Amino acid sequence: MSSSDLTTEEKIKAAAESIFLEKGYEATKTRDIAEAANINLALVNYYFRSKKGLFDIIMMDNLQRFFGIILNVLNDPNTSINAKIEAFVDHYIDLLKKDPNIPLFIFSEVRNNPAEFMAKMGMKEKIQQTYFIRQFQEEVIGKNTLEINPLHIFMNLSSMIVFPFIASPIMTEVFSINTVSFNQLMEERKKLIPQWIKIILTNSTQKNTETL
Amino acid sequence: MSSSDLTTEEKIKAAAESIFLEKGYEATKTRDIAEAANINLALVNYYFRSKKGLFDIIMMDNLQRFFGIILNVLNDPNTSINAKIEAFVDHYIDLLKKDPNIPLFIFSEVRNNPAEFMAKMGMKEKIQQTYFIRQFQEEVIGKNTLEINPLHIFMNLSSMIVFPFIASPIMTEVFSINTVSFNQLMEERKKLIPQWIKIILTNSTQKNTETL
DNA sequence: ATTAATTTTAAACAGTTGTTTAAATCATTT
DNA sequence: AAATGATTTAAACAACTGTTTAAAATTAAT
Repeated sequence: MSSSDLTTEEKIKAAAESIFLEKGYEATKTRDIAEAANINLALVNYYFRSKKGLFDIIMMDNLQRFFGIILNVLNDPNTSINAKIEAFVDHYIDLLKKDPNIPLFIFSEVRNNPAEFMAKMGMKEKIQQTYFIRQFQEEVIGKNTLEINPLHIFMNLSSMIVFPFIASPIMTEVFSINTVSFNQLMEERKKLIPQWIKIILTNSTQKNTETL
Repeated sequence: MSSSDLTTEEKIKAAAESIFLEKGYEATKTRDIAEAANINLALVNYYFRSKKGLFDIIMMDNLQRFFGIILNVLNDPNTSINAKIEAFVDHYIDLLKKDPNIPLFIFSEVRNNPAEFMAKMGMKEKIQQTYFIRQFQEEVIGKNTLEINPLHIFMNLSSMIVFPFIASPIMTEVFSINTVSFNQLMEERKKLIPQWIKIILTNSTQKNTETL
């Protein structure tokens, strides 16, 4: 057995994570977790006090994985903006190819109280104090005039990376492609998205000297 | 009362739609629907046979609204590709500003059996026989060489429109903006996204004569 | 080897959920 | 006004859900 080298606590957490990410909190039943983990129902509460307690741990893990990438990449003081964008795209597509359910899971479950979850992670402060923000100010906005709200750029970047994974069940169905070729498309996007962002940026900036 | 001019059947459907779209199928309880509609619990089953029956009606309505836009816009034989893209962006952002919950609702609930829902709508055939496909073949691919899979363009278009609405609860929290200024950003995107798509397209095409 | 602590189990509990029932109310028809 | 049909209601049902219990089995400590 491949699961026999895991402790029961780990088996429960692994099973729960798989089901929570696939079906969401409400649709996941404690008995489903117990069955998938191949353990007695009562052990879920024995090790994790409650379904909600187990869920919170898994949610925090995934929030960390999902938003940790942003912070790690954007806080590196030794890389250029272009390198940051490329790393951003690369890391995210790798993560989502491995765990495509993370975005829908997070956006679904966090929706109704985003403040609570983001506060618990300190996201707000961490992102706004990121090295990238200053760097973007200096290198892009400092030298030129960005004619659009910088949030548009961030929206485009995250949209073009994340959304295809959210829509993939429908897209693969409608366009008759399988998961393998979908993943190939996403692999291509690792190179394409940074290029697109770059031309969007150059198309939205004007040299300050020209406007003076 | 504003709800007194609705029949009880309409009151139930309206309440159910609101709650289903906000919380999803499993998290929505028949008693919540009854309370929100201000009617007796048993009337839900009296008018709609079952919770699932009520849900299916609402899901089909919203699939129709969400994907109907695509088909209507893309099947118009009297508009150029550029006009189609502009209409596509415009209609979608208007719809999602009004009902921002539709995408997360659809992608969450359809995920586990996309084939069933898409088949029930005949999406696959309808999209693939759309006038736009031929037009795109002739006007873009015919005259030039598109160096990337056309699906990338469609992904970019839909991503840049839809994803911000999915991520908006988190984005507004992290970037400390309110719903009004978020909607202003989306309004700006009506003009920006077609421009971005255009420069992405021209950047990914080569005149056939150049390659010969 | 015996005791103590930990882990696992089957069973039960109390609350919730979707649904049904049968009576009551209301509207319409005769 | 009486009768018929449609609608609404309160109550109950049975299945399900998260959780707890107390005993059994296993492991660790003495």
